[in-house]
Amino acid sequence: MSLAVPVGEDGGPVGAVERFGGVAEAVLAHPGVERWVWQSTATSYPRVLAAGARVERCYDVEAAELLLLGHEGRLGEPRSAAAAWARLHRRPVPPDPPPRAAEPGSQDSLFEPASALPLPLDALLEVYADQLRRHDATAHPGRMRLLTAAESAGMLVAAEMNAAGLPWRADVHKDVLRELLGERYGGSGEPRRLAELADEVSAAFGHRVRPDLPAEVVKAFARAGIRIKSTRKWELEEVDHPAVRPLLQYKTLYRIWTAHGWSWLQDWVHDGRFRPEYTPGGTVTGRWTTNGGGALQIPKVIRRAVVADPGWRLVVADADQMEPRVLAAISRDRGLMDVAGSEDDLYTRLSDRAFSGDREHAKLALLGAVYGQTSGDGLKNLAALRRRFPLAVAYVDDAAKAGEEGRLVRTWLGRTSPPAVGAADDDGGEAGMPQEAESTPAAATDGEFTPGYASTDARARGRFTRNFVVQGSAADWALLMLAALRRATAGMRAELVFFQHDEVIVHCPEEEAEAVAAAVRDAGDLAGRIAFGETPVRFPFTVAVVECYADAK
DNA sequence: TAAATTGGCGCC
DNA sequence: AAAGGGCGCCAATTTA
Repeated sequence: MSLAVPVGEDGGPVGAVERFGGVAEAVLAHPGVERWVWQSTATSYPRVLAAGARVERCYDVEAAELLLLGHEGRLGEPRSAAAAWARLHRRPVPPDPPPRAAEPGSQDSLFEPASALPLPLDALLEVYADQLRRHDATAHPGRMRLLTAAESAGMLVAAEMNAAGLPWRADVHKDVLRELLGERYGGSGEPRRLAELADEVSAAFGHRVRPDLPAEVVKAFARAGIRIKSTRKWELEEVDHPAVRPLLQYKTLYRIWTAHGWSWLQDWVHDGRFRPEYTPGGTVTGRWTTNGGGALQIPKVIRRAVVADPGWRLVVADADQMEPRVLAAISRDRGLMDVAGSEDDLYTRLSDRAFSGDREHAKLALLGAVYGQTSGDGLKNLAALRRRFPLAVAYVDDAAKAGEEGRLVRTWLGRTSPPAVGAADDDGGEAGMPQEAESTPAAATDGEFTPGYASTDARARGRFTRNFVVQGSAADWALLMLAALRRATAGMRAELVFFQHDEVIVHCPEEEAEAVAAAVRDAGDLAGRIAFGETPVRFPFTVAVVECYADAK
C-alpha cells in the first residue's frame, strides 16, 4: 500500500514506500528529502511523528483535491484521491467514507486512515500531475499553489499539535470546578451550586421552574406579566425580575458543567495533555475545527488549567485586529492600508481619522461592514466608513452582491465559497459552473450597494459571502503565519500546542521564550508579505509569556 | 428507538 | 447599542 512519495531535487519521485515498509520507514530512510507528496497528511504523518521523525514540507493530495474542487465550483463531489483518479479516468467515482466520530481520549484514532481508499503509487502520481495542471488553470495559479502549500503545511502543524497536546492540569481544573460549582451529589452528579440556583429561580417565580428548559422559563415570565421572545442572555438582561440574576448565573455554570466539567476532563485529558483532533480547513472559510473536545471554545475560567510544564513557558500570541488588517490588504484601500500600516491599535487610528476619536463607533462600523449589519447605529457609522474608505467597503459590498446573485466568491489565495443551494438551476446553461465573482473594487465605485430588493435567503447568502472573503482571507494569512512559525521554531525544543483562528500558543523551555516571541512577530509580517505581496499593512501580535494561559491578557 | 432539529451559549 | 458572519457541544424535543 503506497501512501507517500519522497520527491527529489528534480521534482520527481525518489522511490515507492513499499521498498521501505511504510511511510515512517521511508521518511527515516530519506533524511535529506525536503518535500513529500502523499495522499493524506492525517493518515501518514502521525506514523512519522510516532517514529520520532518530522518532515519539512509536504503536498497533501486530498487537501489539494478539496481546494481545487471548490475553485472549480464542484464542492460536494467526493474528494478522496481515489475519487480524483476515477474522475481522471472516467470511471465510477467512489463516495467518500463517512467522517469519523470523535473518539475521546483514544490514541488509536490518530492512526486510523482518514481516507479508507488508499491509492497505488502510480495512480497517486497521476492525480498529482493532474492537480498541478488544474492549479495552472485557475484565475491566479501562483496564489492557488500557495494556498495548497499553506493548507498542506497546516496539516503538518495540526498533526504535530495533536501529537504534542496542550499541557493541562487536571487537578487545577477540578479545583476550578469545585470552586464554581460546588460538590456533586445525587444520582445525576448535579453540582450543589446548580441545585441552589435552580431553587432560587423557583423561589423568585413562586413555583417550580427548571432553568434549563427555555419553554418553561418563557412561560414562567409570562405568568409574571413579562413577555420575552426567548431566554437569550441579552434579552434576559433587559428584564427587571428577581429570577433574572440566578437564571443567568445558572446558565453560565450549567454550560461549564456540561461542556467542560468532570466528564469532559475524563474524556479528553490524559497524562497531563489535552488532545483535540484539529482539522485544518474544517470550515468552508478555511478556519480550523476540532473533532471533539471543543478546543476552540474553552471558556475563559477553564483556561486556568492550562499550565506549562516545570521550567517551561507558554508563549500566548494573539493577532491584533486581524480581520480589518486583512481587509486593508485585500481591498488595497489606501486610507485603510494607511490605518493598518502601524502596529498601534487599528480601531483607535481609524477613529482618529473618521469617527472623531470614538473608538467603539469605529470598531462597530467596521465589524458591521464585514458582517453585513442590517440595522442600528452601525448603519449610520457605515456611511462614514464608506466615505473615508470607499475601496474597502466596496470590496465587501461586491462580495455580498455576488452572493445575492448566486455567484461564487474567493479568498485572496483562492479558497472558494460553496455554491448556493439551487444556484445551478438559476444559472441556466452553465449549470454547476457558476461564474467567479472578481471582487475588483473598480466595478462598484459608482454607487452604494442597496440590498432591499433581494429575498431573505439571498440577503443571508450575501451576508455569508461578504464575511467569507474577509474571514477566509484571514484564514489564508493565519495558515502562512503558522507555517512560518513552524519553520522558525524547527531547531528549538519549542512546540506549537494550540491554534484558534488568530491566536497561537507555543510551549517552550523558559530560555527559549523570548526567541519564540520574536519568531511569532516575524511570522505575522512575513505571512502578510507572502500572502498579499508588498503591502504597508502590518500584522502585529500581542504576545504574553506566561506559566498559565489564564494569565495572558 | 434512533436520527435530526432546535435553543442556547462558549469561542473567534 | 444591537443582535450581522463562522463554528462545536449539550440537552431537550421533534421527526422518521
